[in-house]
Amino acid sequence: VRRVAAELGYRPNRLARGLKRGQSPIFGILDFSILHPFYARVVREFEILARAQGFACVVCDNGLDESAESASLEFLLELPVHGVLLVGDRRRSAPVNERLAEVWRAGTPVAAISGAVPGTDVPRVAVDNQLVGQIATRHLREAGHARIAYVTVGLSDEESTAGYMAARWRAYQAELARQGLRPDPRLVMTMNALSRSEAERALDQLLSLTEPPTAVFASHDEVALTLIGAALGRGLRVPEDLATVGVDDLPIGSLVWPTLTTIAPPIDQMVALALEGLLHPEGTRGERLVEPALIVRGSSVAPTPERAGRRAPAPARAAAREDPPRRRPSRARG
Amino acid sequence: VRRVAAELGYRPNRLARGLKRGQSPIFGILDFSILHPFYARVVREFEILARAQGFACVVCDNGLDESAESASLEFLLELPVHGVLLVGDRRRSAPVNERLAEVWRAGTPVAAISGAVPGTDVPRVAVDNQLVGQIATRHLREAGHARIAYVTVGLSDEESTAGYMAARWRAYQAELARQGLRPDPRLVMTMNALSRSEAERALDQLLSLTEPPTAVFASHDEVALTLIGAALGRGLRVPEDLATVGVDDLPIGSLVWPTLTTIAPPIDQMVALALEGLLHPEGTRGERLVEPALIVRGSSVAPTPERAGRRAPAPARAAAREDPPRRRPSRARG
DNA sequence: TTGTAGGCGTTATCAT
DNA sequence: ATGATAACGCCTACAA
Repeated sequence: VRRVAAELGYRPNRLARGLKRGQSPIFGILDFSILHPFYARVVREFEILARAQGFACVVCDNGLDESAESASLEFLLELPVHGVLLVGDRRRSAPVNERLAEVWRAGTPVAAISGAVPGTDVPRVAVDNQLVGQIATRHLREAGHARIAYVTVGLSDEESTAGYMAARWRAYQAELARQGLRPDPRLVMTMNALSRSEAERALDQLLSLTEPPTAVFASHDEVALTLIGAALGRGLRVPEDLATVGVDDLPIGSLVWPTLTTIAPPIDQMVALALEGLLHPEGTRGERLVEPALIVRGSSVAPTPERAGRRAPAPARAAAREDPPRRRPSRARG
Repeated sequence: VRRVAAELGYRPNRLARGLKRGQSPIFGILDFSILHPFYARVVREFEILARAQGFACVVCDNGLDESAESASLEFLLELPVHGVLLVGDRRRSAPVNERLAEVWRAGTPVAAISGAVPGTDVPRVAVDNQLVGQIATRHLREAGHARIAYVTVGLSDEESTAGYMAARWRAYQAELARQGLRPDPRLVMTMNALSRSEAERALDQLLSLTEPPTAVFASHDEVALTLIGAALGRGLRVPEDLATVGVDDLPIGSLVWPTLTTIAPPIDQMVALALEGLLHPEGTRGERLVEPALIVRGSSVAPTPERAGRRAPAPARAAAREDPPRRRPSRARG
């Protein structure tokens, strides 16, 4: 009997099984932007881990469209899903947050990566932004910089210094203070969008100061890359005229020129903790912080004299890390 | 009665409905790399479109792991899914292809974006690579270049010129011939991986020719960006010493310096056609080609003199590269 | 060990 | 019109 079943290619229907068990075999992922390589990696790693546990993942990504996000959430709940993973640190609209709090209190597992659901103890995992700010600032300080700017994107100045990245910003300030430097508010800039023109605006404003910065700590690799693009376009040298540090360790950062010094979040840990939060909400409430790692490349440290001019700037020897070549990207359409 | 149901927040269960209707409300997406921004965009756009039709999408992305891919496919089929979308142009392993052909013949809708299932008439949509090669080559030729290299990544030379990107490569050659130039095999390079060192190897080999190329057509934006990174590291100017054109229109291409000239595939059309193929397999068998668009930015055409140094390079002017060379960016500092 | 009954949430069908 | 019932594919539970 079983042999015939196997020969006929019989497969149990997970959806029906879930129906019987009163439990959906699906996780919903509410994401702000799968287009962002960092979150794409989070989604991919999480999906692989969840699949190993027998869960399929339905990804809903509507970018910044808040009304669409609300519809996405209802769509997921109607499927239904066993739990919802929140990915991303942008603020969600109040109705969505309220709905999330509601379903969480009603017993649906919810977990957040780089985010939270206000008013709840939803399990959430985030990189230790205090550490991010400290590592970046200390690295630039140790490279000899005294005037270190901080540039972020997307939120108003007020939000940036009070909101989700407050810890990163405060650590930047605290580390400066610890080094005996007085934080200068004029060195803190916010780009309104990720674009060349916004980068040029921020850069020009920084350079117009009587004491312009010699280094910049960018809140994300993309901000760093965009600033570097603007700086090179303005005739500046990087890192000689403007040392730059980003955050995220995007793959492209090791390919462009100069290669990008960055701070890498441990994505493996983050998705594992989030999955645990979804599977065992009871034991994993509240926030868990994970520690990032500094990756020194060419955008923050100039090549040593003997190597200069011969090839691309080499990373600082102390913490040099040769990234393994990425495997073939399997690209190009048909 | 209905009012009470609404007040209690009743939602129909799509999975149970599917069970009854004998049809799953889920599409499976088999993807090579959601980490690649181009495919991430494909996945996102497709998901939004499918959701509007009431279908959820389960994404399975195991990168290059072929055995995992086979497991992913079985996982999707067991869910079960209503259909499977294939995303990406890398060759799939024979067992996976055979399984796909089998389920397709058994009636499960299958569609492919930038790929195919050998031995079947599965609906597939791809960018017209013949046009891609022609547009890129013609653009560089019209910018005054006679020695145009072609650089791709990941496959052996033989595969690259015989396999999935044959059309692109042939069009490059054909366009050169049409312009009265003789294609030079030494100008065709393949990087074994997307890395700085591989880019330097390719670049050095090209530059060591007695007549080195003055322009390069890169098979993908990432190849182009990596080559530009290597070229700038070698002290070359882009586009003056090496004009560069990529393919994909990745967002980062408009942010780095120099901004990247690229050829943009119409993703909206591609996902719409793929969804149609999944919903109505009968009427949409076989291949459909879509047309890409050239986006001229700074990496292929130098800024005109009057604008030079002021802002990002302006688009096309035939004589642009005959203009007197600009100062090296690394020396211009204000 | 093998068989059978019931029910998960939905919808189609049939009876009222 | 409204209401009852069966069945989708699976699993659990109890009976043989």
